[in-house]
Amino acid sequence: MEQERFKEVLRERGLKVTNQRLLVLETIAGHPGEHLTAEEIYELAKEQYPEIGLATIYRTVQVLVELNVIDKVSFDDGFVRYELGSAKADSHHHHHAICQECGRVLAFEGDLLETLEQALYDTMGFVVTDHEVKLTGYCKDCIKRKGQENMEEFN
Amino acid sequence: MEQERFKEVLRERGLKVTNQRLLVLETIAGHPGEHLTAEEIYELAKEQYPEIGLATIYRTVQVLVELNVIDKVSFDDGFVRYELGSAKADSHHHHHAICQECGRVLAFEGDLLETLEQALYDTMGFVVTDHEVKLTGYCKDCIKRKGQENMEEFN
DNA sequence: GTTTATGCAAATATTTTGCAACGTT
DNA sequence: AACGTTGCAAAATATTTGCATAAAC
Repeated sequence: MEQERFKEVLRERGLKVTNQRLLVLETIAGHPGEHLTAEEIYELAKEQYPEIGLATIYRTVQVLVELNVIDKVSFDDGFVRYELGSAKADSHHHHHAICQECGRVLAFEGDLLETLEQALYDTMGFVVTDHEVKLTGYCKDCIKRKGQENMEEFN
Repeated sequence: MEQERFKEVLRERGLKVTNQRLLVLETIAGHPGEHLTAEEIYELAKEQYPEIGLATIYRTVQVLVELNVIDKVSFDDGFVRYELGSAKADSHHHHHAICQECGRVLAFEGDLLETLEQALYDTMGFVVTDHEVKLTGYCKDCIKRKGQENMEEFN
């Protein structure tokens, strides 16, 4: 089970297994594709464990990022967000398309970067361990809503 | 000249041409590839114009982002940064490789996303107007420094 | 029993806003 | 003259830290 693996990883590093840490991970894992902020994690976690503190959320997500269990992502909207890490098989090569009109974040899978990564190693000696692609544009609904007359704005 | 074009764009939108706005753009343009934070822009701008206020920097970068003259980028290190926009020919398809060891940000050019963008339009109707690729990994120097014995950490 | 983590409150850091004075049109 | 912009200070947000208590090992 996923949780057992996490406990192991904590112990390996001399970190303690606490209810708070398990709960934070469970909360993030329980909301796949949602890119939660610290505040959102806090609100959700409080439902299960009302005495938890916000500082614990911040400290815990730092640990989880450190352990490569979750990833930090930001969509430049002023919030730092967290999602299950790319080390987890099911979210490897998981990227984001952000609508500049409505702010909706669409997740998509894609695995088209291998050649790029190889070129980077060949030219600069940089070893890629993870990648994230952020695409900005307009989603279907916003295109429909804005209509044909404003399309020249689109670049 | 670049500056004249900017003044036009401001006037087109009914915004005023001020020394502060010109200076902020000039400051960002004068530091290509540096991804300045608001605070850094403030410090640099003060050298030219000591009475400028930090709030003006924040308000101006918002305007510049709005006008697509600069882009907001974040490397998940807690700072929001700005760089000349992708609308500018010379930085189109300009991406970032971030070393997780030393934090160095390498910029590179790449134009390998066309097929991905086409697929996104075909499957989800999403029109891409800009893209950013963030690669995380280890730069040449850090690989050398860490040596062979720690390589298993790399994933 | 020792060490690490938690919760709270206070401290920092970052960004936004209200408003009178000022600059641009 | 009208209106948008600036600078300052205050407010609002977001995140980190110190410390005594509590939990994990």
